[in-house]
Amino acid sequence: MEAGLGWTDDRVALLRRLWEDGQSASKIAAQLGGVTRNAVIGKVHRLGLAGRARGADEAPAAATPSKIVEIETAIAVVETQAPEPVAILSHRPAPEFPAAAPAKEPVAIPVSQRVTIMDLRESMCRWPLGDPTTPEFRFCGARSITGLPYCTHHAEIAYQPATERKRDRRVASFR
DNA sequence: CCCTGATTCGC
DNA sequence: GCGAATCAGG
Repeated sequence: MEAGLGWTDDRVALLRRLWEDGQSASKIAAQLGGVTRNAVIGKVHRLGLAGRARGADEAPAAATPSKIVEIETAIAVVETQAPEPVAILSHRPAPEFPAAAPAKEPVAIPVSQRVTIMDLRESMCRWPLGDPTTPEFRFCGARSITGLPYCTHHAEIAYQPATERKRDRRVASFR
């Protein structure tokens, strides 16, 4: 069963919270996953939430999300998509990934640019790092492979061939 | 070039 | 209802 995409009550609720919290459509889309910013904007309008920052003067404020929303969002994201990249793809052909990739570069983990959910962009690796219930929660943030949500390093972990995965190795813990 | 939301309109 | 394409702008 595919993850129930589409505007489920859950997703609409999250969309509402984030939009009202001042988040941009693209960031909300990135957090929801499976939708583009256009989809988010379209939905926002249909819900009648558009033109939030209206007034005598616009409030281009970067709108720093409340700590609560930030954490709740991180949790929601992990619960709906991050926890089982392996399981999700387990029944798919799995993209053309050289299971036995050519000699890897000396680079191991791109921990150098960890980012918070607020700075996560479409082109950034969404591999979760740390405990989503804490403010220290971050995402890998490295350059993701075009068309995929993870960087080369994490994609290897996420899209392991079923044969090499066995039943253990879980998600190799979020490191 | 990066980004923002708004609108249109075929599906 | 949905969202890609497009527009208009920062």
